[in-house]
Amino acid sequence: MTVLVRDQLANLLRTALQAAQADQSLPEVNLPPIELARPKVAAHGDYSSNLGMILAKPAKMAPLQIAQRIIAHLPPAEFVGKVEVAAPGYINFTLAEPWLARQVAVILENGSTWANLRHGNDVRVQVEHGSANPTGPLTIGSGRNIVIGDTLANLLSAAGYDVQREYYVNDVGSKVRKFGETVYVRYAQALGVDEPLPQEFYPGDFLVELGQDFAREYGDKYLQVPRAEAVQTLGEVGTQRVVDHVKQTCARMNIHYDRWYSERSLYDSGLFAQIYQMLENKGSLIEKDGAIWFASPDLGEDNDAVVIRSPQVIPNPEDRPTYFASDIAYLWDKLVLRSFDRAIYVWGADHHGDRPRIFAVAKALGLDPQRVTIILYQHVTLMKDGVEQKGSKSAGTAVALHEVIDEVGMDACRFMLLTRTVDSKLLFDLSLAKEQSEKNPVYYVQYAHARIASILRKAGEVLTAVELPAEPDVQQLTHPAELALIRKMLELPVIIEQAVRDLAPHHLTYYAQDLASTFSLFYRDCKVVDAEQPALTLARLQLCRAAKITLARTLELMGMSAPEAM
RNA sequence: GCCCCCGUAGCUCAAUAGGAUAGAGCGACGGACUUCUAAUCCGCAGGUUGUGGGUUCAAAUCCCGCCGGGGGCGCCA
Repeated sequence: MTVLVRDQLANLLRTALQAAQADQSLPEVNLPPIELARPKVAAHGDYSSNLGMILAKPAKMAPLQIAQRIIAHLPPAEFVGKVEVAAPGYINFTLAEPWLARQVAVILENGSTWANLRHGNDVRVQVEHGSANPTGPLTIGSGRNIVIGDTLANLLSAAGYDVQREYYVNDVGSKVRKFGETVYVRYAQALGVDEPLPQEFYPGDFLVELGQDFAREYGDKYLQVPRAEAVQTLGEVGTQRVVDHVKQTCARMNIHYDRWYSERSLYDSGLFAQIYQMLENKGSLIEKDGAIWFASPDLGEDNDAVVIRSPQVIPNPEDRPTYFASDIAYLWDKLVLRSFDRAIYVWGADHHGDRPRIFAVAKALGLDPQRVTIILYQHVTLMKDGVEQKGSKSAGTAVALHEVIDEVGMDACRFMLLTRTVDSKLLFDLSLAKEQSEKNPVYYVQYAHARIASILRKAGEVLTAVELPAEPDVQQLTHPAELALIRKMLELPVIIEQAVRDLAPHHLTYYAQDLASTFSLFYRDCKVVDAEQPALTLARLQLCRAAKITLARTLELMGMSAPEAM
């Protein structure tokens, strides 16, 4: 298990601060939270503390003087090489080189668990992502959703959380019925029946093909039964087909769920009725214009949300509960029946208006809203040859995710969809993603991994005839490029922690490029396999193995493959 | 009108809970393959972080106003 240097440094500083206060070097003031930053400039060391500036006001002392008194009380530590005070009051730490070199051995000992953290403390977290209507193939927008969710789940898991991945299937409601109508018509048309499309139908070739499939499989069987029954059955079977298709696409993205949760089951199980009763008992439901609304002081006036639509407007009882109605029962299922400590939702930004309702309903049900996190990601624009590919799912013109995978492959697809903060819209450049060249960061990262594998293979060939020391000695690693690579590798657990804390999985893509770049510089400056220097060669091979592990772990967290050769 | 997100180099974007000299890639220009993978590396150019105030020892980052772009405000899902 990885213990962060940063946290150890914070402990040292805390001890020093208390010691300084004990002997009156510093006045008794409340201890501030101790933060350590990583300076951008190498001359400022590996870590820096701003304690001097923070304490200046309460201690009524000059920041520089405070910093000096703190470091005078700093206990010795093997990982600390140099400690300096810098204006206006920074304390800068440089890590000890022998300690850095030893971390190569530590990484190798940890192997595939290197960089894992215990921060999560086995807290049970559910990440719900994907969750699109089962009425057509996943779009590129859904692609962003599942990549964010899956990567975040990977990160949470690495950080020590007990993670469950779930896809919520919206298999109920009027859209599903309209989908059934369309499937039926496409099926009938495939059999040569002149059946007109319903008022609201699902366009796109996907449903035409589905109708043809059904015509082939069932013949005219469903033309012989009552229409309503045929629509119902073909709708259900069609929905199942779409879900299967979605599952396939997810699998091609290396995304796997622990559970596919049916929205319909919330009603079939009676859970919705039960929660509805609870809300009614609490007085959270009001009747207005024939509909039932959820009202809450947290939402403010005029922001009531419809739970059950009015019979005057919606004749079919099954269509009356709203999407929000389902969400209420689903939330209860997550937090109470399945007792997840935390529920994370990944939603498209167009749902931002629904967010306050979830929190308000959690509160109304007596649940802590802090247990709920909703990640909103901005939209994806697909570019091809410099032209924006416009399209919408409901119009059947959206570019499907599986088509993008066909074109650029899973690795490039995942990387591209992950590479921006969730808060900014994402421009997916299909032409660039497809290009297998130095322009494409995806291959840059994988290339570094493949190159290490190649070096290790080469070493195996060259070194058979060379007499080698019995044990590798990592203390041979003193070259600046070697130490820079070690420092970069040690950042991975910090990146994991930060990505989890900020729910910002995109950090991984930048770290991956950074790590690959740092390795390339080492490769340029340090010849690894050198029969003339067997001890150094052995040490550098250990470094290469550690770098390979770190790159592979980074790629693994992003759900990408780590090729042995390219 | 109200709500959410964004505005950083020619382009696409980073910037670790406010920290020191704002960084990459692409594109432009100029270099490096008898050398462990050149899908690599090096050099050079490119900035008043949209704008005006405020808070702070310190602001791309926090607060307020304005300008510009995207999205949402349904008894759709």
